[in-house]
Amino acid sequence: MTPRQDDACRTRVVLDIVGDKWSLLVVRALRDGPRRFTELKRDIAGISQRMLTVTLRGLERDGILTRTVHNVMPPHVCYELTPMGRTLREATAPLLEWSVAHLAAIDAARADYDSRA
Amino acid sequence: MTPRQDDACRTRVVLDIVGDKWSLLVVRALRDGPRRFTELKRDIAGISQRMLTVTLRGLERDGILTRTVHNVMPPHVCYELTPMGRTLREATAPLLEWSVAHLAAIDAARADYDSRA
DNA sequence: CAGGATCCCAATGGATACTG
DNA sequence: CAGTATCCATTGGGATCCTG
Repeated sequence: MTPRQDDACRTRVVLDIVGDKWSLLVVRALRDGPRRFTELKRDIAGISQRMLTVTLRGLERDGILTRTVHNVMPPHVCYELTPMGRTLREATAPLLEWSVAHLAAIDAARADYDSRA
Repeated sequence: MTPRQDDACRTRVVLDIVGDKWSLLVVRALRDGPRRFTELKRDIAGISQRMLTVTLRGLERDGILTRTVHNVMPPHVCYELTPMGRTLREATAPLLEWSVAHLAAIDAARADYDSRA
């Protein structure tokens, strides 16, 4: 009785969260607890200042993480997964493990495919 | 001893596969066995002919699915997950389940966030 | 330190028309 | 049926400069 079509539509919404270049890496970077802006920027290779900000805002809006500002000089801002964010992290863990496990096979498949053409 | 930074870098490659608008939905649409082009187009709401073709080619190149052409008139092309594709499907299943389970919470979080602004 | 603002280019992806 | 080809609007995202 589960309407597959509807599930696919609803899945769309979450793929719009997760299916971007950086969100999953940000969620992953927060897996061991709160992190500061600069720490995240350092931990996530290749992310620009702008995209880190944009991604963090989006995840905050979606209730995946919280942003806590401490009013001191210099500024101190902490990002931390919400309970829902932690469940997302758990749901994505298999995918990230899969990626590490199959990277070599994917490279081989690509080389094989490209050599045929 | 696991180098976290390296894992993140390698994860990048798979997010380039999975972190797009359609790939996960295509993989999902093939979960119950082979499907034809038109069937996929019908099952995946909102996908255009072009994006279905592009996505299928990419997944074929990555070794996630196979494309089988039967030389008959009219043409008959079947797409099917490879063994690796099936493991990907399994790895992404928790994420898709998460999406369905948390959609309402996400909507609420967004409404809440937007109302503050 | 943690961004905001702006500029700009490249890639994404939709619509449409055509075809073996 | 299962695409290919083309055009085009939108968006993603990097670089740079500025600030409380």
